[in-house]
Amino acid sequence: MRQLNCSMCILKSEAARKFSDSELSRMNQNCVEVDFKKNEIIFKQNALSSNIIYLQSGMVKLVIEGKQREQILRIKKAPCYLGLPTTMGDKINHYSAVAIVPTRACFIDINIFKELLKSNFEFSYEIMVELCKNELDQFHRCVNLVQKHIFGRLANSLIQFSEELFEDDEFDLPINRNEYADLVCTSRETVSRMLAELSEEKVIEINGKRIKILNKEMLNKIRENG
Amino acid sequence: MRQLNCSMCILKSEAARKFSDSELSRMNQNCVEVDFKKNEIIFKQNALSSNIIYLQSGMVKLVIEGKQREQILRIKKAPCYLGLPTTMGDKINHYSAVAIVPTRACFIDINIFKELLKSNFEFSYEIMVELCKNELDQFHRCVNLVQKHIFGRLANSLIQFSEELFEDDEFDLPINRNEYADLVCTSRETVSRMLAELSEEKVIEINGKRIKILNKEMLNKIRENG
DNA sequence: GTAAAATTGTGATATGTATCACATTTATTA
DNA sequence: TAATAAATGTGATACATATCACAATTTTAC
Repeated sequence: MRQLNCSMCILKSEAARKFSDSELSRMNQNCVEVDFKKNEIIFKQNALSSNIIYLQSGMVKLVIEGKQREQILRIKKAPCYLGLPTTMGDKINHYSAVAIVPTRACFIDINIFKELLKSNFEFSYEIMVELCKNELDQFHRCVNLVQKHIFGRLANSLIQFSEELFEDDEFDLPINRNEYADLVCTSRETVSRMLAELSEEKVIEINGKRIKILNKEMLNKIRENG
Repeated sequence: MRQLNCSMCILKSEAARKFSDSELSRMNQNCVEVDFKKNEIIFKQNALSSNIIYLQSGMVKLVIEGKQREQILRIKKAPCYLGLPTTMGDKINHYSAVAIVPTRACFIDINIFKELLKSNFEFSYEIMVELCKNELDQFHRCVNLVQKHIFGRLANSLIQFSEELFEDDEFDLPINRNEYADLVCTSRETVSRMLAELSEEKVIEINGKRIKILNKEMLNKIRENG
């Protein structure tokens, strides 16, 4: 456990810029920083949840164990908070968080976090707004999963990887085909087939985990109509 | 617009019990009460959102327009808040709220609501916890919709109507078969067929919109394994 | 109370996607 | 570098559920 300097780190977090020096030093003393390798678990479903996690760098999948299969609720990339709903909403985690690339995270005790919320309304209001946005997001994600056929869901996820997560037309998928199936709620085989078909149609180019988007308009159409 | 007395009403809201007299009177002066008939719209998707709504009595469906069909995100019954995520998370409503039984609601201006959050940490923390719980709930709802076959989803919704909304083994469905299809994300015809089958199996008894649960263990099994 | 409209039920058919089986490729470990 | 394990691709088949078509019933409106 190294000596932390939250004032350096906090700059990345919109909400936490509003802290006073004393709040920052309180945080410095109650924060631990941990590095995770790919596939390491940051927190686990059904375990006691007593920390809010601030992702400094990396990327994480939030996974929930369904009766039949795992489901990836969403993929989040740093900087962001993890575990707000699962830590504030219950004593037990309702889902797991797993690193899908090398990831650095800070653990903040929920009681300290609550103190910070209490002492700084700007901060707590921003957290509230973030919670609200997440819920809206989640509504749309659910409609997308339920109402679209797999082509549409796949196109949607490809666009999200490209625009939201990697901000590039070309990227390495941080998950395998099985996990991809858990993300778009289908089977591994179907993911393979559909990706192959998109590749045949020259919409994307595939090389193992490397993906390049060739025809974005087409992909958008598929997302809308799929 | 009648003279309001929030102190009477507020007793139903866990979070708002913590208000001081001055906070309450501020609320009295900035609150309007409206009655809605069945099928009347309380707020509409894509309209500007500038109010938090407190449901005094009644029942409401939250609906989002998908590309292909409408989807009922959830059914909420009084007492509860409506529009927290859609009003705090964006300027525009991401979904509509429609009364499915006669309903009475208070409209609170978002700026007044924000003042109350600021002046009373207990209140704002409880709102935060509620937002978190909603999000967890929404995760489970989504997994349920995506991973279960229609029998399981139907069984699940029947149990929710019975246990969470009406707290009775026998109740009148406040929605028609089409809306029921939007709720469990299937077609009207399939809802008809499946309900008929559950009735044949003596799991439920149907009489138009009146439903009686005859075999709850069976229904629970179908929910788990479906 | 009758006509019109809306809601609901039910058979036949079509189809998207899961599942199974197995081959092939890629990654991991000794 | 060989041996083993993990990940991926692809055909054949099965099946849950959507869709279409139309009849029957219930509700609404005049």
